[in-house]
Amino acid sequence: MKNKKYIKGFLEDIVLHLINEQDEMYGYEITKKVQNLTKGAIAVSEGALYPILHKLENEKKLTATFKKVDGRTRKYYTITPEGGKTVASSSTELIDFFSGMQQIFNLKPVVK
Amino acid sequence: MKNKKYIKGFLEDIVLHLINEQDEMYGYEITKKVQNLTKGAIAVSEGALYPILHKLENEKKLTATFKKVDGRTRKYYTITPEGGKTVASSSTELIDFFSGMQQIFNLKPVVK
DNA sequence: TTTCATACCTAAGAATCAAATGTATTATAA
DNA sequence: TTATAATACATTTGATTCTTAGGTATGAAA
Repeated sequence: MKNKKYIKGFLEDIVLHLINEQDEMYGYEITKKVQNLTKGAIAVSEGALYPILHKLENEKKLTATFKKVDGRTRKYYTITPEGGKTVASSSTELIDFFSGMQQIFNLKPVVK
Repeated sequence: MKNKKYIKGFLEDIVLHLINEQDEMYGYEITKKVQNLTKGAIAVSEGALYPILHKLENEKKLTATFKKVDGRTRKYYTITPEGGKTVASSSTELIDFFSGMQQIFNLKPVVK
């Protein structure tokens, strides 16, 4: 499993972005979602994920409710208006960063 | 100056890639090159850069020679065959990572 | 009945970078 | 002419962020 180091700094953005898109998600679901979307290229470790979810909840960017599904307790997270602002602003930062990386590595443009 | 946190994990790749492309570069030149290429979106701090250059030199991925230009001493770095291998392999990892990020953030494809 | 998948969580440590600081030279501006 | 900015190297301290490893518990499959 490579690409471990590359995820540094992106985890929070990934989490907020995915929850923002799906309305509600639980932690374990996020790890699987990232695996599927990236075909295993990017892995989110639980040791990193849960502390970030708690931090975002603490910062009122996410709210959470427990639900019992098939005997298992899931903690569902939803984005707050506050969290929505963060998603929007970090999205432009991400695009700037990726554009920069493309210039450095001369890849084709990502976003138009 | 944003995007600070995003650079984590990429610095070594950036350094190797740029030196690989330009044949030889010195540290200060790298910081300026990144600024210009990315229009300020990405900044390489010297506190991070120099230790990485020394580390890569130590690992025999770079070799260095001092040259005096206009009264100023520059330390020019060149890539080694060893370093070339690292560039090649990390390049595919980078592409995988970026492809993954595009899937997550549904942006347009970077590489063909 | 044991193992795998699901689902939550925390603690300790490593890795990586930013900020600050330091030295020295040259060029520019006041 | 003298102060400041730009060039060019470097180190140290500390913060942030993740990995590794561990722990608990349930349900399904072998």
